[in-house]
Amino acid sequence: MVVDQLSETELDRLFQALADATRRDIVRRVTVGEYSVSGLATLYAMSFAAVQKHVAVLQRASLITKEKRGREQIVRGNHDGLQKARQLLDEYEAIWRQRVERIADILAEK
Amino acid sequence: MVVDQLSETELDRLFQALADATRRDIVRRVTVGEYSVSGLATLYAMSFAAVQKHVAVLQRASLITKEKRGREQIVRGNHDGLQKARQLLDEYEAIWRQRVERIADILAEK
DNA sequence: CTGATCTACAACCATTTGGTTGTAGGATAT
DNA sequence: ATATCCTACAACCAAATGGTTGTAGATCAG
Repeated sequence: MVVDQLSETELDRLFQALADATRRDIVRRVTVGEYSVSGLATLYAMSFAAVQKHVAVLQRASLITKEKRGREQIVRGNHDGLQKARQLLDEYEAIWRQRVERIADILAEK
Repeated sequence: MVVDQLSETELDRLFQALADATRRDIVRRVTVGEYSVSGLATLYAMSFAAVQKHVAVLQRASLITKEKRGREQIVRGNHDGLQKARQLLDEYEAIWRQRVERIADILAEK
């Protein structure tokens, strides 16, 4: 079952987005609750613009979505993005398991 | 169950390492079979040194291991690294699921 | 209307990344 | 012994990354 393939570029963006502690923290937080961009910005020891950039990176990677509400932008977690990253790693692991089993089989044939 | 936590820096390296198509391909290949560094180098349209760097990045991220055999370095997949990346994403997903269930509960209470 | 708040975006800077070529050393084959 | 193969590593370069400050447009409160 090949599930909804992501292009290599999309995978690049996905993993790149997850490769930063601040961004992983944002993902964690907006998965649990709702935050505006400025709400997030208060949490980290960096400028508003820097946080804004991190949010943009996460959005390009489809890990979060933004929705305008009044003068605020509400940031929410996007389940699909996460799931797809996990699925790829699952596939790698499945291949690994197959290999381990194949070796076990070969040993069993002795 | 919190399983064998990775530091933020280690997670940075892990996801950073996976954020490149060539490196993901190397992970896939060495998970299935065995390759020397030069064996890998023949597969890609780039210099030997470039592939060597990619392998180094994967090694720093604990996604592969190298073992000297004669004049060659044999590259092998490292299951642990993969598994840890997947576990983190699993945790994110678990949090997400809890949130969805909580919302469902709230709606059910109406 | 005015002032404060939230956001977007440009310009800039230092560091990292992903590639290159070149040099050198250890292992193998003839 | 010598030539070849595999690897390590340094130096270099262009582009991307992660941060900054500054400016400007919407929206909200008084």
